Amino acid sequence: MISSSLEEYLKTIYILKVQNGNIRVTDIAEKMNCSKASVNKAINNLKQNELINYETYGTIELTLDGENYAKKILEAYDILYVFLKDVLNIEDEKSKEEAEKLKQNMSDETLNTLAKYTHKVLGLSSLECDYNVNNERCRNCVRRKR
Amino acid sequence: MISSSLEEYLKTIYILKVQNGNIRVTDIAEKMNCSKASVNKAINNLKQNELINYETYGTIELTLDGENYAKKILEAYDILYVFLKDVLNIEDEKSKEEAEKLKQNMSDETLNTLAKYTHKVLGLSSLECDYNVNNERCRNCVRRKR
DNA sequence: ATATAATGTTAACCTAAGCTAACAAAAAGG
DNA sequence: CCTTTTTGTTAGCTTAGGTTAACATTATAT
Repeated sequence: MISSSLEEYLKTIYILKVQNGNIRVTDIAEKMNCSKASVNKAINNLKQNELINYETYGTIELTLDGENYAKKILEAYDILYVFLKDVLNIEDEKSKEEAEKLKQNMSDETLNTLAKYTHKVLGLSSLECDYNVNNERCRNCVRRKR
Repeated sequence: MISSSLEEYLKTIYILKVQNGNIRVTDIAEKMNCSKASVNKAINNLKQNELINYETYGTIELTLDGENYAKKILEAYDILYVFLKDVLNIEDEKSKEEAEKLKQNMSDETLNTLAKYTHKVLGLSSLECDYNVNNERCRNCVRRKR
């Protein structure tokens, strides 16, 4: 388990990597609105946690663990975003913002329950979906109505 | 606005005061599982924010602002607790635990929306309840089904 | 009434997270 | 190929939150 601050860095690294292929300290700093020094600290910390590979002045690569961790963080975000937007009908931008903050303090179990609930409410049969945060089943399903 | 850590102290002070009448540093430390030194720091900070009245070795009293602030924190907690327990059907203890953590990062607007949604789902006519976090209307209503 | 116990405060320290400013390394352009 | 610019790193500082240990004060009990 890493701090929610480090989770933010990890998530950003994953997203930038998917979007841009490779990725620099400066990119992360810009995206996260923080100093390069802070990013440097964070990536060294993530390295210690074996979530990324990094050598001084080298390239930033996610380890397998790091990638899985990042995916899980994004999964949590998705579940909350869809719930806020499509169940509570909260405005899109607000939903994004709020999902971001909320996912930090929510347990896997509750997220799971929320995901299932969201499915049911959005009209999907609960029988055909037994969504679980920790495996890949039904990842797209929760996004269907977006 | 105070930090979520300070909010926890304030909430605990309010609850202990309602429960026990008067209240000591030791009580707070016990309830929050932290050192008396930390409590001391926190109450001095709350004092600076004019949320409590306190003199060294004296009694701890909430100001009007402090009481209102504490009530608002509890309101948020209530909304989340009821949603988790009665809408998502999450187990009682877990709901409490989770509501505790979640309320820290949720905006007033979203809480409001969630409260209204909860009312509707629990079978209350949305017409007879336009619950709003920042005023007293319908405080009991959200608790009716507990 | 005073010794002892309980309670409250303070000082000194720790960690995480951020920052700026100075420096080092790498990349780009003439 | 060497200067300049961009990028990355490090050192030193700040703040918030917590800790322990030592000390001060207040309360209790004989």
